[in-house]
Amino acid sequence: MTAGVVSGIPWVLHVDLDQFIAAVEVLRRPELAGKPIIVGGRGDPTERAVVSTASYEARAFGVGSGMPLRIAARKVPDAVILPVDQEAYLAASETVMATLRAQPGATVQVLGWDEAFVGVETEDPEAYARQMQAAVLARTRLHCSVGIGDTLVRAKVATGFGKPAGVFRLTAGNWLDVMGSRPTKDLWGVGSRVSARLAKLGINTVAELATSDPQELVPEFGPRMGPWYAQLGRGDGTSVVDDTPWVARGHSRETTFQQDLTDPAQVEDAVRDLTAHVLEDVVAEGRPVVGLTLKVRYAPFLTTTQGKKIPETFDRNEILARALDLAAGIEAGRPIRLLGLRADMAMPDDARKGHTPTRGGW
DNA sequence: TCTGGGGTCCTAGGACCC
DNA sequence: TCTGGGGTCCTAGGACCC
Repeated sequence: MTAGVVSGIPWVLHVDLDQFIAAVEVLRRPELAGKPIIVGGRGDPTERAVVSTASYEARAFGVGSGMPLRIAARKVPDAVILPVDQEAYLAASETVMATLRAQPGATVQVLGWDEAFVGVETEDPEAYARQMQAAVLARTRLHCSVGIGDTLVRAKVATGFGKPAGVFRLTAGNWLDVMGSRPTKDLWGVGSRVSARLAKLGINTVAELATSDPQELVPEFGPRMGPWYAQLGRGDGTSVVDDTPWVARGHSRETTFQQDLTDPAQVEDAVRDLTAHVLEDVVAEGRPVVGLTLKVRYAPFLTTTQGKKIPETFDRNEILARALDLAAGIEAGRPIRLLGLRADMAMPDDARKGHTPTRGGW
């Protein structure tokens, strides 16, 4: 190598903002710093809603994302409970992502409001990570943690060991030392259902999954997912950070009713409402609708879906008529807790097509 | 204790065609 | 009369993620 030319090694960095939503709320209300904060729904703990994010102070009481707001409020009697303000979080997120894109040599793949992969060639990924953290903090006053890896999966998992505000490196060299004895559920992409099915096969730890024969997982999980889980256990997979712009496959809206619906006329109104909202998002994309799916949650918690492909159309009346058709399949007289409508859109020819199982965003 | 709202992708099974 | 094999499309349902 020529002296003075730093070509560096390719690394994957995973950036994750710490308690992002709660932190954004503290920025505009500094007096909340250090208090247990719970953000969810309309900020009313008597309503049906769940927790979007809890501050570390609230998490100490056992509150976490996805928990019913009512329960969370009971666990932390003097919590500050705030409504979700998506626009504020989106604005903060865009500033964070712009800051990451401005880092030298960075390729940025956004995963959500508060997460991104950053691909970069460097001799010193820790120094690069610290510099990114400083840049994000200076620009937004938000703290983040950074995972460093030689694959996307290892970088993503590494971040958990860096929280809060730290940096952690996970590579093929230390993956099994760090992760081997942990339950498979700690892997990104393995939830409670899959970990239970793995346990049935005698696979409980990451090390056991890593050394399993991929073909033996095929009967249980299918030809793609089986081998993919084995690969996940090893932390292997792609190292390519892909900054291709996001193209949504569809848009959906859901409403949970504070009182269950029992009257067909209410259902029809709700479907008209959902259709109007979904169409706003679709029209903004400028791509025709090619399918509709109606989701119904009957009280207390049975969810069903029915979908239908439709000829490409932008026509509002056509789409509404088809949504109402789907709603005609709803069981009469059964109380309804939630209705959701999803519109699939025509994909542009050049859109990125997933070629590996990913599920959920990247 | 009682479960949001926005997404993505995989799998199984039936229908249909050659 | 009894009966193939392969492929594609579609729908419902499942699982996971932020």
